[in-house]
Amino acid sequence: MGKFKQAIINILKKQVKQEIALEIPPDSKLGDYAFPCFSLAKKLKKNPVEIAKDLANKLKPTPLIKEIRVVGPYVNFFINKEKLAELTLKEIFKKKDKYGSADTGKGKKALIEHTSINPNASPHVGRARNAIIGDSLTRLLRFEGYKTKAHYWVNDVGKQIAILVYGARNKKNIKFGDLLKIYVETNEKLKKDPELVKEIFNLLKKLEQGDKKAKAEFKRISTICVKGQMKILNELGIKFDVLDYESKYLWSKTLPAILKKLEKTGRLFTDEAGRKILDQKEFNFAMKSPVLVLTRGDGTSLYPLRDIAYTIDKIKKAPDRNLIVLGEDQKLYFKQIAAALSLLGYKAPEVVHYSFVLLGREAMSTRAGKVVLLEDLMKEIVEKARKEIKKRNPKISKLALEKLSRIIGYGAIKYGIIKVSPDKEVLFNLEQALSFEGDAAPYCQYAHTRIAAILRKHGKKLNLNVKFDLLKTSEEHKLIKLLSDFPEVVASALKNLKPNLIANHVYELARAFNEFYHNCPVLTVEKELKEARLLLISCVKQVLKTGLNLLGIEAPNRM
RNA sequence: GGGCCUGUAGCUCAGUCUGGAUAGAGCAGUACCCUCCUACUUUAAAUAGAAGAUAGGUAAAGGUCAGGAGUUCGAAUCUCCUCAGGCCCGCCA
Repeated sequence: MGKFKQAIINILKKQVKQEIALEIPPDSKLGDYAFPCFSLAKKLKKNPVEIAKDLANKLKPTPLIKEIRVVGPYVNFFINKEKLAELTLKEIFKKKDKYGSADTGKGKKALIEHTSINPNASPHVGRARNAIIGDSLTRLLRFEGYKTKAHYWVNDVGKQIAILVYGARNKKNIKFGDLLKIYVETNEKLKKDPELVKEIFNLLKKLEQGDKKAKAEFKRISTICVKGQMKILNELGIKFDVLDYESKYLWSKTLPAILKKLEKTGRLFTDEAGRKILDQKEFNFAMKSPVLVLTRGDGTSLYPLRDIAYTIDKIKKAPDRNLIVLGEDQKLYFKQIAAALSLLGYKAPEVVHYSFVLLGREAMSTRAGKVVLLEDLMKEIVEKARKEIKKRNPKISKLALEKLSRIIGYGAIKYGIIKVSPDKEVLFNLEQALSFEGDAAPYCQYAHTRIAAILRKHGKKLNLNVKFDLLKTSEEHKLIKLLSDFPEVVASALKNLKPNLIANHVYELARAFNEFYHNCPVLTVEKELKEARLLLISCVKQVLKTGLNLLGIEAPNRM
């Protein structure tokens, strides 16, 4: 599509001496591109309708531009659809699952940190938002050619895990599934008993001092946690390359080095209790007191300092592209870290913030035990998919049924979460999360299987040299246009860190295909048209698959 | 009190960055319909027959784009104010 746009800009440039901004008309019947004449009208002090008429008279069609038409104050362009079809379909056929990638990350390294759930319990569906967005961005980076590592930061230090360590004492054979209950219960006790709070902090202190027994206790619990969390995420198809442990930074030599460097900037001061504090007045943060406290009075590190050290390590590992996915609660905090990093001469990672998933009127809270666990939702949705498949296909083998119900169920979860723009808070609704209709993953997967079925039935190799001018229904044009737009969508999704753009586009494509499916039979028409349509739908299949895969969703051939 | 985000159909959302032609989808409800999918039947075989849907399609219906003001030839989109919800505002992580 880019070629055609450029061709239009080129011929317009000869007549109009200003920046040319083309638009897409609201209805394709009006044209493929439009040039509005309002800004010219102001300049020339003439009626825009007149200007459009004059302008159109001076423009001549070219091999890529078929027709130029005036519609009110717009000059509308119709591109050569046959040419578009040929160029697009041939390119998809040639590039296969690489179609859509501009390979902008070739030879570059990228690193993304996401999910990084506190190791205190089984993740709730709110956390899944982080994982699903992060995983999709990882896939996008890789698709664009970046050598990408997905990192997971294990917060195995701190009050949260200390609470769990305390609560799990004297209990043997603790399983991942027990932790949530232990965590919630211990938290309740904590509220009533101030002595207990002291004990928790004692425990933490011991760990930070390197006490062997404390270390072992923390290790035991965090291992159970991380393993349990990884199992769930892996089951969803979300995998990490590197786990980084916060505890490693407790005694890291880079911490004093960072403090020294900050001292040189003159912004670091020590308060009356001996705490090292970074003054951030210059950054105009909306805080009562714009500071970042980096150490305790006894010199031990606080989280922000360890986070800075960790982030610097990440930047060093992948200087080309660094991403992180964080909850909206971390917006201000992350700005503070970014400011500290800039003082140290580093550029902060590109960040995606997402809003919380609400349960009724409240945000989900592990602490209060008010959660819908991700693994429960997963089980439920797979069960529902299983029933649906059985209803349609009672003879399916057990193995195939299990695999397919996961592909469909997990696809539905991922799509449902990713299609919503990250800065929107979501009210969790089980019924809706379990829906397989309309704007949902199964709809897109279904379109893919329909094409697979037609191609299977056809059974023969596809012919690439078809008569592209036979593809002339509006359904076919719509499909071709959507296919040709795909690379731009991918580029925009990665540039703006918005994988939901891909979800929208895949859905549009599936919808356009279903319209086509009802109006344009493939196998029953005469040979030449059949060949052209077969080529078209195989390209649609490819792009549906690529798009779904970028969201971490599989595209089955049967369902 | 201050800052950031959100408010679009009964419900869930896209569109807002980069202002343009009648504001798009889905769900639920209404009225229809298809079959290259699925299982079944006939058959030498089928692109045959009859059947099925909360993963298909069409149509109608559903909107003060939270409210107000401003900028502009033109505002859901930009600016300001108000209202409502979410999140955040040193010594937790």
